[in-house]
Amino acid sequence: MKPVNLKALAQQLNLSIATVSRALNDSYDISQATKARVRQLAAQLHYVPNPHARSLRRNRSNTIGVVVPEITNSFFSLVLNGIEDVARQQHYHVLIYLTHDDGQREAAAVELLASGRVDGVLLSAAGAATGPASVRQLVERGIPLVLFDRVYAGLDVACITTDDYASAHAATRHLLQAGCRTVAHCTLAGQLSVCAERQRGYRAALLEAGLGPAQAVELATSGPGPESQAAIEAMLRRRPDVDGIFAAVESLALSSYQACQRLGRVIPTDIKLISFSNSPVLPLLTPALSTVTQPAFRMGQAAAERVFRAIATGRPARADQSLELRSELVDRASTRPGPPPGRVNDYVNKPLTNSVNSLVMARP
Amino acid sequence: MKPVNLKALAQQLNLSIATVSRALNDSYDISQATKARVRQLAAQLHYVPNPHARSLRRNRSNTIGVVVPEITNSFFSLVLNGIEDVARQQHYHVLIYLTHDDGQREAAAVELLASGRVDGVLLSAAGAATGPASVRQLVERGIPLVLFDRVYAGLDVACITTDDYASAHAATRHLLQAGCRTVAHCTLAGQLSVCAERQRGYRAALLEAGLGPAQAVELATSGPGPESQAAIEAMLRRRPDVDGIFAAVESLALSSYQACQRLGRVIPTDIKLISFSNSPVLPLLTPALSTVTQPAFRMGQAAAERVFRAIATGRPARADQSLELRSELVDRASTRPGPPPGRVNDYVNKPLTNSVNSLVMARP
DNA sequence: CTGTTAGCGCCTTCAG
DNA sequence: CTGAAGGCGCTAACAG
Repeated sequence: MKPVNLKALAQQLNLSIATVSRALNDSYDISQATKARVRQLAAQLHYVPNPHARSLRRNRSNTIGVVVPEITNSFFSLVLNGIEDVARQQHYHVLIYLTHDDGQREAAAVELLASGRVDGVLLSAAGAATGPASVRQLVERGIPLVLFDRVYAGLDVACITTDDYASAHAATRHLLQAGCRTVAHCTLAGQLSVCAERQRGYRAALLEAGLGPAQAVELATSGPGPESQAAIEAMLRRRPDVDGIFAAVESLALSSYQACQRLGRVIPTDIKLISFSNSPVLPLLTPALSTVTQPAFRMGQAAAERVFRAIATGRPARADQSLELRSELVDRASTRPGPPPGRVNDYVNKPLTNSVNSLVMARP
Repeated sequence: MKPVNLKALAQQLNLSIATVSRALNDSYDISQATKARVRQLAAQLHYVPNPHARSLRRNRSNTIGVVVPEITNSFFSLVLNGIEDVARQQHYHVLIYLTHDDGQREAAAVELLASGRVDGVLLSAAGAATGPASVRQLVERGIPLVLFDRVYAGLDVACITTDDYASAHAATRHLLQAGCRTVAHCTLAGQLSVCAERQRGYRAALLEAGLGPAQAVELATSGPGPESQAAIEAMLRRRPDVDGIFAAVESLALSSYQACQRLGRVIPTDIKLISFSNSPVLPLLTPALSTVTQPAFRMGQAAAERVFRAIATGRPARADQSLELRSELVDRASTRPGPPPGRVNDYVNKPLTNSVNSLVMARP
């Protein structure tokens, strides 16, 4: 299998390599006739330029790197859809690295990306203490970087985030207005920016309702799985007065559901529940889950646009290019005030987006 | 920001470029002393070899390409986890391309990958008629290729699949044994290998129960979304005798749930439901969904292993390296025989994996 | 043990 | 309008 490169084409056409190259790159000073000849043969032989040679020569890889904590997660997979959408239109390739919320893996990925392998990087932080230092490498090498959702502070870098504080505030207030007296907050242990913001929003909403730190019930667990479910169960046993849960991430909504079921606590009568989530399935649970839903796809697009602008202009995507998008609070049966109706599932069929029950909360 | 390359290191160390290169590559014939000196400076300056130059020279990119239909899909995202797991251990990078079940996009991705950008390709077919021809390009260029789950026939290429026929057969029989008289099959329109196999399994199970083609109720819709829900509703209205649904893909299970709810058909009393699915959430629905669950993570690992073996040996991963893994049929409330109990949710808390109710079906 | 040389495939001056 | 020549950064022969 002999390779199809410029030399091969040139020989078959009795032209020089340079001419063939220019013809294919649609250079000014090549006759239409030879352009056509060259292109015809190139197409026929399925010529594709060697990407590494081209990258080496032009010092541009037409590739971006994406570093995300997880991929089995509706939020991040939607973000990736948005990124891929823009990248494809820009004729860019997408390298993907998963950190599983492990700072070591994140650092390793960043190290690999700091070598000129990619023209830009999109990253959602694993939340390690060493994160900022490691990520700074990219900035120092002049590789455009945009952070999304889970960001690191103290870097002059564009961040695509959502209004976590306001949304968490609204979600907590929503529970209180639905009649909850004691609202617990379940979040992830660690240094994630989004969790810190959501916790702030939770506390602020409590304060506004005249509930001080002593009234707050906060539980930080580690990731999804049975441990967090057990932790929530323990919390509910310890604090039988808890009648509302605000979960900071999707996986904790699931654990909360399961914990309530095991303890025989009925949602929304005994306990009301709301959570950040982008899953299309959680609104189908019984009762349907009220959610704060982030504009994940658009976040991916926005982040990608920032990085491509930086690549095009040759200037880094600085903090002044940051963008904060609005999340949507969708009210469903899991936070319904008052006693549960006869049929618990009648909220289900209203679609997520244009739901009559969907109310976008204004900033507090 | 001047680049840190071999030349820069060589100048600072008063060595030749070649020596530095060999020192860093741990070549035999370099003194320990200079190796140490070189490495120390390299580490200090954060030297990382230019990947494109290296790829060009060694004709190896340390990158694999993955082409998948979707990423917002628990099956494919788990497969990707498996692939990434192996790739990281092999110090390989992962390029990802989404086809959204569009043959054009698949062909475009394959074209891009056929240029030597990657050392191997993992692909799950979009199911286009032009698919096999387009994919054959890779084989002809000598780029190792492994197909997984949704495969193309007629290629001498390793395929990682599951026992779709047997699982579909078992799922259908499961419905019949639970008391269903008229089992409908909902599947995706198109040429997907897995759907064809699952349909075959469905028909075979019907036949064994003495039900001929006239008794089959088959509905092929296009992808997720409201259209398929409407189609299922229409089917249920047209055929009020349908008392069981076997959904070939996860999204159709959701649509079926919603259709039943809108029509007031109670699961599992009026209609029993089973579906292929890897979602951790569907078992939490009310009633909990019975599923055929594929070993997605292991499929990703197996596919990646095949491609790396091919890369290492320089020989293509031929059809004789194919592997068929077993799926698991997990019985839950949505296929419970007899009338529904007082509390509908008591199956929920048994985890998916080591569930008492989980029965792995033998081949028929 | 180290240096010199050549070339991977492509693009881009500079000549003609 | 086309050809010749050099070099992107790295590795692998071949010398010394």
